[in-house]
Amino acid sequence: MSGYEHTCMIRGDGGRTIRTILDRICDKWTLLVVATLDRKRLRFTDLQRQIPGVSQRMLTRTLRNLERDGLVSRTVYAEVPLRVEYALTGTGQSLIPPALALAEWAIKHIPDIEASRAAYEERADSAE
Amino acid sequence: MSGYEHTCMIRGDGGRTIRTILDRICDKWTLLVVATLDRKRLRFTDLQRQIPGVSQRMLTRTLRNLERDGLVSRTVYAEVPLRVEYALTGTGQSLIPPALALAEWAIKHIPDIEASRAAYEERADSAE
DNA sequence: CAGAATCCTGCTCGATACTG
DNA sequence: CAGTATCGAGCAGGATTCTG
Repeated sequence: MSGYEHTCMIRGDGGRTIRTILDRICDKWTLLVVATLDRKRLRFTDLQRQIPGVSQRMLTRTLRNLERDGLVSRTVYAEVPLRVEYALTGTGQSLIPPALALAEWAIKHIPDIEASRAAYEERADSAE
Repeated sequence: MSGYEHTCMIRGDGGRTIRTILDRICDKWTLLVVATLDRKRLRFTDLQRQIPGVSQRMLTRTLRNLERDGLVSRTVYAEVPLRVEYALTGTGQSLIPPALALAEWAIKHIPDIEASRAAYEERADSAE
C-alpha cells in the first residue's frame, strides 16, 4: 500500500461511512467474536469459553447483531441437548484482514502511546 | 496480503490489545479528526468547520485525548487573537493506512450489510 | 479565537434470575 | 445447552453558558 491517499474515503460523506462501520465493530466484543470464529465453527458455549470475560447476555447480543448484519451464520441442530453453531460468512471473513491491520498498528504503537500518556499524566499531576 | 493469518494478534491477550486500540479510535470523532488532519496543520476553528456536526466540547475532548496519546501535536502561537494549530505526529500519520483499510472494507461491504439487516428486520416484523 | 465548566439524557454493559 | 427478561450503574455525548 502506498499510503496517505484519499482520506476522503473516511471524511467523504461527513463521516457517515466510517461511522457506520465503527458502529458495527466498536463495541466491546464484536471484533473478538469475529477473530475467534476465524476459520472455525463454534457452539455458543465454546465461544464463551474462548472469550474470557464475556457474559451470556453480551455474547448473545453480539452474535445476534453479527447475524443480522450477515457477518455470522447461525445453524441450529434439532438434537437433545440443543446444538447451535456459529461461523463467519464470506463478508465476515473479509473483515479479518482490515482488523488485523488495526491490530498490527496497535501492537507496534501501543508502547509509544502508553509512554506519551504517562508523560502527559505526570505533567498534569505536577501542575497541580 | 495473504490474509487469514494469526488472528492471535487480536485474541492473544484476551483482547486487551485490540480493546486498547478500539478504546482510542472508536468514539464518534477521533478517526474523523485524524483523517481531517492528514497532511494538514489546522486551527481549532478550521477543524470544527471541516467536521460537520462536531461540537466545541467534543472537538476539544477528542483533540486532548489525541494529544495525550501522542497522535496529535498542539502548537500555541502567542498572538492576538490567539492561534492554536493542530497536526498529526508520526504516530498519528501511521494510523491513516489501517484506518483506510477499514474504510475500504466499509465501502465495499456496507451495501451487503444494509441488505442483510433489512431482510432480518422484515423477518422479525412478519414473525409478530 | 480557543477553550473550560456545568447540566442532562440515552444507551452500553454487567449481574442476576429464569426457561424451552 | 442456549438462550431470554429485568434491573441498575456508569459513561459517552450534546446543549448551553462563561472566560483569558
